[in-house]
Amino acid sequence: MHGRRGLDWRDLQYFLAVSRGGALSVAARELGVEHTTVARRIQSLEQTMDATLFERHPRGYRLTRQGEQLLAGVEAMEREAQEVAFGAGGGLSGTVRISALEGFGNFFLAPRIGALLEANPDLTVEMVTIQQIVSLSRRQADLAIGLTRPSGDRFHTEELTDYRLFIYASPDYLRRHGPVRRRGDLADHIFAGYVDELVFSPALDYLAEVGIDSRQVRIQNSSIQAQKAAVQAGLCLGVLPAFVAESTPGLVRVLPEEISLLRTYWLITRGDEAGSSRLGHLCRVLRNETRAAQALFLPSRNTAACEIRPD
Amino acid sequence: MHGRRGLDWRDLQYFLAVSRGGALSVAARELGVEHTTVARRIQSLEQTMDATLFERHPRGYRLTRQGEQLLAGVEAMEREAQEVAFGAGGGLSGTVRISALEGFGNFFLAPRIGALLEANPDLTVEMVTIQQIVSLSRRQADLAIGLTRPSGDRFHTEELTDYRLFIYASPDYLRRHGPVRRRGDLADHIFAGYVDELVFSPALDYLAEVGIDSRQVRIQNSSIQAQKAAVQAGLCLGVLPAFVAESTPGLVRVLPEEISLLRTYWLITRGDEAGSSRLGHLCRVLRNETRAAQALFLPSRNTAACEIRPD
DNA sequence: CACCCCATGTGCAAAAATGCACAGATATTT
DNA sequence: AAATATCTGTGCATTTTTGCACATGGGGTG
Repeated sequence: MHGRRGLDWRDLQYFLAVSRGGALSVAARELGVEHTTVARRIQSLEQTMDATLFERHPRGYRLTRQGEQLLAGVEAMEREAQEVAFGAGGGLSGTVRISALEGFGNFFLAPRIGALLEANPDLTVEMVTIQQIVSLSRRQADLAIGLTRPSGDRFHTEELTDYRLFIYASPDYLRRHGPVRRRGDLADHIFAGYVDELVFSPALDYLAEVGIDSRQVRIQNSSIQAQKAAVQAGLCLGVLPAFVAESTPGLVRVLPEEISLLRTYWLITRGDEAGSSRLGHLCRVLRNETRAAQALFLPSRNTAACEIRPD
Repeated sequence: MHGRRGLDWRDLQYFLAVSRGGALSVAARELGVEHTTVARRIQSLEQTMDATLFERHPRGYRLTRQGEQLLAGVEAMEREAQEVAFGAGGGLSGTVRISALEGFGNFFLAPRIGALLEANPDLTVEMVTIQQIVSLSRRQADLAIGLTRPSGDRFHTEELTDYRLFIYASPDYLRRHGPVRRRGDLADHIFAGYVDELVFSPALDYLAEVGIDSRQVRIQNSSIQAQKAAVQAGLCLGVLPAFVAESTPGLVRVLPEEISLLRTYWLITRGDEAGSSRLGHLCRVLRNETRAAQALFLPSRNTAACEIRPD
């Protein structure tokens, strides 16, 4: 401690400030200390680590290569520290981070967040909308909405809602390429779909399940929104969640009686936090909102002769 | 800083030691300071965070609920700090973390690591063998060996080797259940395979590609080693990489002329580090080792009428 | 060119942190 | 029961850290 043994984390805070400000004096103002203190902490850190972290210039400090490597790690620590600062301190006012797939996040949750925040002024909801569920175990998210049910008992999991997917096209596309009358016609069309290596779950492998040859997937994108846009622009067909495709008017279903996929969103929390008031409340809201929106997720389809479900 | 403003990360180090040791005196011995110092740092931290982190007992300190929450975050910081301590310090002696799938990691790389370490005494190779490739972008690994090629240009990717998979059975199983003579016979057997929700890449979805109904997958495990074990025990059939199944004698191929899958391992590094001496050297070793072991990865199969490759 | 501003770096005084000695409480051992 | 070991907590002396004043150097402006 204090330089006699091991790495002093406080020195890392000084390091971060200098890296950010680019000068001792800037960091000092930021931290509310004397610049001489900053210089000495940096020197102490360099001694402890036996590394030169900054080049000294008359107009400031510049990170060395070693310094840059260190910065990445210290920034990661900072992210943890920021969660820590909120997590243990306040109690009821704080941040809940939701990790959700883009479709659910952007098309369902985002329009409803405003009302939630209004009803709970001390609550901050941070939504991470990505293609892959972030790790609950690393505390990157407090609550995840995923497509698959995690194994083991570390998490509390419940079924949130089923949702349906259809093949969609724009009317313009169908006018130009002719109507699709039977499943066999699909081979004559191009599709939008996920980039292959980003299909991290079989539940997202819609096209293979419908029987679309991967060579037909000429428009590959990691974003469901972009896939929808391509379909809307009349470039191709696409398999889209109904609540996504039908959130704006214009797209028509292709062979809905014959081809329809069913998937499930799961609500996942860490087992030790499901009862906390913030998270518990948010879970209730999510349950209620999805229950109220069942017509969105599960629109009536006439008679699907082929409803494919992964298990 | 020092309690006048914001969270002092050094106090978190003290907190961690007390959480671990369960007493001021234990933490003090661990840190090489006086226990009174430890008490005062904890008190300072509690004041800064306005939280009671420990219950005081005559025989030690016990984490409160708030303290437990804080501990998770601080342990995450510690993990980053440990990487930091190695990353920027040494230079050429250091750790390279490889992330590889279990098959490649355990059956190919592990037996060869010893020789590598002997030839490079200052190099430590840490091998993370999991079911999913850990994140290079989060610096969780320096080098990944994966099944799919990442998109974008953030990483440097090269094809390491192809490898073949066959259906395997134990002779005992075939004696009890009769020989498999044609593809249609496969429907009468049970298989070992991956747990559904852990099939994170279509490249791992062997069974579906071979045409095995998911109801036949009666033995599901996230570990290829366990799947191999089940096949060896005569419980079922399984689709296994040849270099895995044939690393020990005993298993026989089923319909190898007719059914054979081909996959590829990719060598992935961060673009900005491929030239570093440690990593560059390790990449060369990996290339050489896999090239020398082509007979392992790509054993001759007689005449595969159906060789399935994902793209 | 002179002046001003802003940067880093040195040495000493002041403030903060830590070590040390001691006290009290509890649990375990003799 | 008494002795011993181990724990936490208080107050004062010592050590370490930080602030302050000053010096030097570089860049920009009038």
